[in-house]
Amino acid sequence: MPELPEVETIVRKLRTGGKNGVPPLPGLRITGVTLRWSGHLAEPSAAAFRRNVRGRTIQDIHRRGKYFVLPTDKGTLLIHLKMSGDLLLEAARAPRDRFERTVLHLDGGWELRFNDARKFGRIYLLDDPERRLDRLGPEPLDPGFTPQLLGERLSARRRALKPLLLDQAFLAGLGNIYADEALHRASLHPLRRSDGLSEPEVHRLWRGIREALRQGLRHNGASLDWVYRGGTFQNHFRVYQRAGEPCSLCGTSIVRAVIGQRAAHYCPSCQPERWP
DNA sequence: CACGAGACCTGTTCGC
DNA sequence: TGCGAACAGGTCTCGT
Repeated sequence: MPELPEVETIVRKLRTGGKNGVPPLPGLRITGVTLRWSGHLAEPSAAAFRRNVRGRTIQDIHRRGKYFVLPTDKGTLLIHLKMSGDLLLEAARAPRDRFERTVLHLDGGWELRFNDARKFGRIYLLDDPERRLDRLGPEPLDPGFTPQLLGERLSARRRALKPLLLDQAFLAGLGNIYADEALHRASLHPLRRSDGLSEPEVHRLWRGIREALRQGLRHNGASLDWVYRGGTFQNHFRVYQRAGEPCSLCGTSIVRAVIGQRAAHYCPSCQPERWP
């Protein structure tokens, strides 16, 4: 489910607090933890995590790539939702989700709940979170992410655009939805080689990436199926999961293909594999 | 370095 | 209605 815009939407909500008196997450102290699926804990082990997380006060929450970053007064929590995770701050007495796996109990009767149907999500409690976050590529919405930087990184590689955009070490935050949507906005075929783009094409890709992400953010992310709720970007998809439907720009049927073992959606007319 | 296959998991939806 | 197959927002590791 969650790519950059979905994670960022959740971060903003947790940082400011919500309706019904839900407080901001920063400032709350962790009083205990419930682990219904210990596989959630990547590092350290469940026993050490249990021991070390109790009594920590969450000082902040922000995002790096698709990771939630929660510095505490001793150690930093990293949370990755992977495919089917969701993170909610709720009253302890609120009914719990069927797929609630991990709960951080907080002062004041609040709980940070990690729901995760597929159990792919992971939690880290690290003294040095950079050790992991350093592996990520640049943040596409940061001012430092310029068309020039993108161009340099593209030409340093020799891969198809689609799998490269999904590589978090190349660029942090895009997933299958936003990669497809970015390529359509850039009018670039997903199989175009990264080192074969003209300067205008690099610029289009840069703009396409940022437009897709910004639009996603504006709509609080995308909500598909039963997994994540709250976002409406799914109503603005131009290609993702729209195979057979007409392209909003030219009317040609959107195509679905498998590229790098993932579904890819594109308009064969607006995104030609090569120019004549 | 690039790429594909398989693994990790469970749930929903589709096709017969 | 039932049942198996296909498919799903993401990484990670291993072999070629």
